[in-house]
Amino acid sequence: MSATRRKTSYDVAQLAGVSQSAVSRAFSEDGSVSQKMRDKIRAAADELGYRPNAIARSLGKGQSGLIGMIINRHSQQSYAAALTGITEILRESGGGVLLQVVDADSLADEAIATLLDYQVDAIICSSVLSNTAAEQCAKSGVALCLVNRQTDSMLVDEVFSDNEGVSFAIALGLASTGVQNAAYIYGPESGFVSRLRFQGFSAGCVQAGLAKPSKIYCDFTYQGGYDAALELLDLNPNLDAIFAATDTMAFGVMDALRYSKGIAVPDTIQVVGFDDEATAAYRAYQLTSVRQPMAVMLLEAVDLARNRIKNPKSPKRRVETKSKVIQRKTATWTIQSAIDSGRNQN
Amino acid sequence: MSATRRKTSYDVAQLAGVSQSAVSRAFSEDGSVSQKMRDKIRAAADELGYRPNAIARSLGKGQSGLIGMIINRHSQQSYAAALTGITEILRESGGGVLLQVVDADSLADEAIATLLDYQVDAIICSSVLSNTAAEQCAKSGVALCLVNRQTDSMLVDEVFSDNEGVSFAIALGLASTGVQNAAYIYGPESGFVSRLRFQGFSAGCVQAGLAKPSKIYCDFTYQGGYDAALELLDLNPNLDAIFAATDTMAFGVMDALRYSKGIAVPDTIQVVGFDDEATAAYRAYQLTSVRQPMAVMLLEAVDLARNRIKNPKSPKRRVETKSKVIQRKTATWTIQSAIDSGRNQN
DNA sequence: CTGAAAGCGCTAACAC
DNA sequence: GTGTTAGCGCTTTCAG
Repeated sequence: MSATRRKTSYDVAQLAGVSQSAVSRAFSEDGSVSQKMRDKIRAAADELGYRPNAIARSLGKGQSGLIGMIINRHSQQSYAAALTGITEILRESGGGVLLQVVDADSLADEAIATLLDYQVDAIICSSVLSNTAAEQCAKSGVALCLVNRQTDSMLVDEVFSDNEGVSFAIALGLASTGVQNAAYIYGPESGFVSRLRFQGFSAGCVQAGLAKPSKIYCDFTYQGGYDAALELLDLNPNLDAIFAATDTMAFGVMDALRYSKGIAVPDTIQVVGFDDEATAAYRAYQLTSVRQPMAVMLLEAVDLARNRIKNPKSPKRRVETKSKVIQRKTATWTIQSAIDSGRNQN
Repeated sequence: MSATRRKTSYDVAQLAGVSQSAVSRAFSEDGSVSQKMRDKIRAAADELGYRPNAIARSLGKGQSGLIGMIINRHSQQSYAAALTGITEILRESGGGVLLQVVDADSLADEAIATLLDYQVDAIICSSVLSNTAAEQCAKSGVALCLVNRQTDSMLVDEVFSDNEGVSFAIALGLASTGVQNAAYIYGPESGFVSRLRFQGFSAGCVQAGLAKPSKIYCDFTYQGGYDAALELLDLNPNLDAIFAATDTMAFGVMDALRYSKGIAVPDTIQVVGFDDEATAAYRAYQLTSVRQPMAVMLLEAVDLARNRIKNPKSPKRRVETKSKVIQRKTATWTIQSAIDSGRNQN
């Protein structure tokens, strides 16, 4: 079992007694080869354990079959599940995903460069990108698709979930239960989606005749949420609802309320999160939260990217997916009123 | 900003008035080029926005700089954090991570094939692998390193955490508090690490003079843990400790105990988990759990792989890392006794 | 130290 | 259909 030289199409050709290009054809979907020849070649290939070298193919075709993905460290968890689907799909078409997890948005540019070096066909990015990075992609003819991120460039597609819409609906839902003093906790990802969610939430509050919600910033952690809740309480003792930009922070909020202050959730203060992490369903939290259709979003992104590869100058597309609020036990409006609120918004 | 043809080393050569091979040298660490020439070339390259094509380089060198990673869907969460570090390191050396997330171990072989097609230099795998897949790697001269997985092959390295050791220590710790009837809940990953952990736990119980722990299988979920706990309770009403192969299941166990049965944790039944998920630290759980040094393990894996690339026939290496039990509130032995137990084991 | 030339393994015209 | 030939963009001898 020593590491022998990898078999090439020449080896197969020789064994099968055909030309090398015949081998190439036998391994491409639409190569014009007779069935007989194809069989003969495949047989020879199997005997040798030959598989086409994807790198060499890439060089010749100018397409690598690779898709680059840039994920922000903080949102990684939400993407984890969806990653299964995406690698599977790409695997079926013989491609792969080149992953870059970035710690901070500032590193995204560097990540892009590496991806570009490997001639990825497209980049799916859930991190903020500099304009130069976006331009670089365009110049290199690489399709770029942002996920829950925005850009001015007319040549990059975007897929969003309706961050503002659900947040709006949540405000209405909360208001329908008599909430008067709502607060919002800012969160992760350089605040980009946080801002969207706040805007929606804020607009919803106003629409419902409430004051604009107070807001507070914190880092992206459980502890951050915990501390933020305490601070919020100091600022406004009449608080009766907290919407956190992220489940992780919402858990912190709940625990600060329940364990540190002895405040009942949702009786005294209602809590809503975002992301629908697994933990949200656990009996100890049962957090009402928002579920974005991550798998759908990512698949949509792959789709947009592929279309753009085929047709590079097609106009910018932006697809918005519907999120769902998962009603559990930390907020008390009825599903019906939530649905209604959603309708109002559209 | 139309997608112009990508600049090549020839373009740079022409601009700088030198040969193409000079450009190549200017971009390789140890190319023999005068400083003056290097500067001139780099300047020209910058002007053109040139970056070497990693795919072409791979083809020429026979090394892609790519590392393939295969992660089992169920263990993905534990790897998520460590992925940041790994992509970063590889990025620095100009390489990348080709990721494959597999749903079931049975898909790992297919994943390997795809990875091999792209000529990855090494594969880091946290999924069970067939022998043929392992042989395929060896035959292709691709370094293979398993993480928390085992194989007979003498040519693949392994990095483990001391699954058995900590589990043994946990048994002793539990026993030191007077536990009499311990149970174990099997878990994820085709049971491979589950088995290791059970063996260690079981041995620890015996060593402490207890009966062998009862065990029960369940799927890998919160609900699975929940149901398993209930069943265990039926089987043995005197149960006083449950060790779950995974935190996720342990959360289910705790909630079944507390909310469904009104049983106090840890007063009546102690619970210990494995993985130290973020949720374990939350106030509502405060689960005593085991933290494996994932980042270290993965880095170690990269290191092993790189060494094997340099020296393909070096003897099999197996590195075992130390896990740490994180004492929180669901088990009552003291840290000191845990440390002592650990010592006994070594 | 620098340039010329020969591949790396494959795809894609181009002839037959 | 099938074989021949010319690249894809780089690295690496090999001369000079």
